[in-house]
Amino acid sequence: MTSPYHHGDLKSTLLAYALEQLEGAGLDGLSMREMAKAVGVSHTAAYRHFADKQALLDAMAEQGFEALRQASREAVAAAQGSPDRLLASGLAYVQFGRQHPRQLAHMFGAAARATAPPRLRAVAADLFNDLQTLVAEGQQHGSFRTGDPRALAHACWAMVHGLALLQGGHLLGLHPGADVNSDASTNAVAQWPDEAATRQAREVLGVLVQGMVPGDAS
Amino acid sequence: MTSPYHHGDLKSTLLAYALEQLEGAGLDGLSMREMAKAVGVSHTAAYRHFADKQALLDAMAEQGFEALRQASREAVAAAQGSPDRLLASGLAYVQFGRQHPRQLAHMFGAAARATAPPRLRAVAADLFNDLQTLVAEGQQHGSFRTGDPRALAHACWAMVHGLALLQGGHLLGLHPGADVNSDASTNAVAQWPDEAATRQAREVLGVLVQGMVPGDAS
DNA sequence: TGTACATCAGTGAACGCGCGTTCACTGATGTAC
DNA sequence: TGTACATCAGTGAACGCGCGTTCACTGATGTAC
Repeated sequence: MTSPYHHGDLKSTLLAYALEQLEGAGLDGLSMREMAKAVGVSHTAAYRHFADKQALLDAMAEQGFEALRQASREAVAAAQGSPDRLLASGLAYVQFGRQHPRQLAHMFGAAARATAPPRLRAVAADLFNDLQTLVAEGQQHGSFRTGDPRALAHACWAMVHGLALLQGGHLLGLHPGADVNSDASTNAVAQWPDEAATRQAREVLGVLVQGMVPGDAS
Repeated sequence: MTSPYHHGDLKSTLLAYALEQLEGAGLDGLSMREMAKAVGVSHTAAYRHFADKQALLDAMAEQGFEALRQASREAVAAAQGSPDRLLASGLAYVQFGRQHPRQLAHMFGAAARATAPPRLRAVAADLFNDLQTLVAEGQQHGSFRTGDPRALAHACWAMVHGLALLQGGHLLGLHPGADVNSDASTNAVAQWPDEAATRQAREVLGVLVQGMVPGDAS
């Protein structure tokens, strides 16, 4: 199907492989040479599609933001009513973090670089804008308290982002009762059923929603 | 003062330099050889104190958790009353993230590794335990709603952690109005005065506190 | 107080490796006439 | 439909580098008698 010389889709093949490897081997495990070999191409072919390694890394982050945004949008489309839509968006975000923990970390690491390309900043901003829109709509329906929607959206983002990273890093299984010196598998819950993780996420996001709700006018 | 041969304090000197460089050059900028040279010692001397590079990296993370914990504890000690103590702890955490963004990311990256040493998991757990204690005390004083203190503490941790990372990455300056294609300095607020950042953090954490408060028994 | 010796914290040469990137090239594709 | 040519996406040799780690060593320190 693919011609032996012209690959035809090398750029996206490389990106897909890189994102897969990112979860497996970590960022440090990614090298231009290894990736090219794995994809069956000479180790300089990637330079036809990416100026340098950093460009590939940035493209990975960009694609991550787009995937995360789309997952959130789909979850929102399937829900109705303001708090539920926000909740659905948040749960999708957190699930993304569970499924792609290193990618999520890389996305924000890349976006935080001082020299991050504008496109990367733009897709990060898009993600936040969706969230802010959700918040503003909820305010208009009286589901959320009034005030600068940006500030409320910051709170949503922070909560959901922190939860995604902590769950993705299996760090919410740590608790006082856990014997830290015993077998490691008892400290961090390495292989939680997705259902239990979602339940935990709902609990946490419930606190957020209560913080957003109009409240008793103090 | 230091003898020319026996350094006397090489271990902590290396750690201090590594943590400093982490913020400057990033994780990838750290090499055993460069660090040794910078500290004025042969490039194999570090192996007297750390089994390998990973051990040094883990020690950095461990020290980060201890510093973050101490900063939180000091802030708590200076505050009184349950919501204020929680708020003070959170603000200290977020400020740590602003001042040491890469270190914070590294700490959690290291703690999330499947092969993270027990000590590292333990100091991460200590950090969370402090938080959970704060929550439980607040519940006893009736400042926070009842229920499993762990779940509430998870929410606190997630919110505060997410906010710390987002602020540390200068990502909360992105908003719809920002022209993403214009000069980069207008997109992310690179050099915010600490006062403005703290104000933003207070706003966000206010949402958290309202979510923790007993509420009107729905 | 002086000497012998074990221990400890450094040194520097050496090993072997994989990396990112460049360059001149070649094979395949598409387009103009 | 056929041919000439520009463009594009690959190849593979080569450059130069810095890295983590090992090893046999040496200088300094501390302790026992």
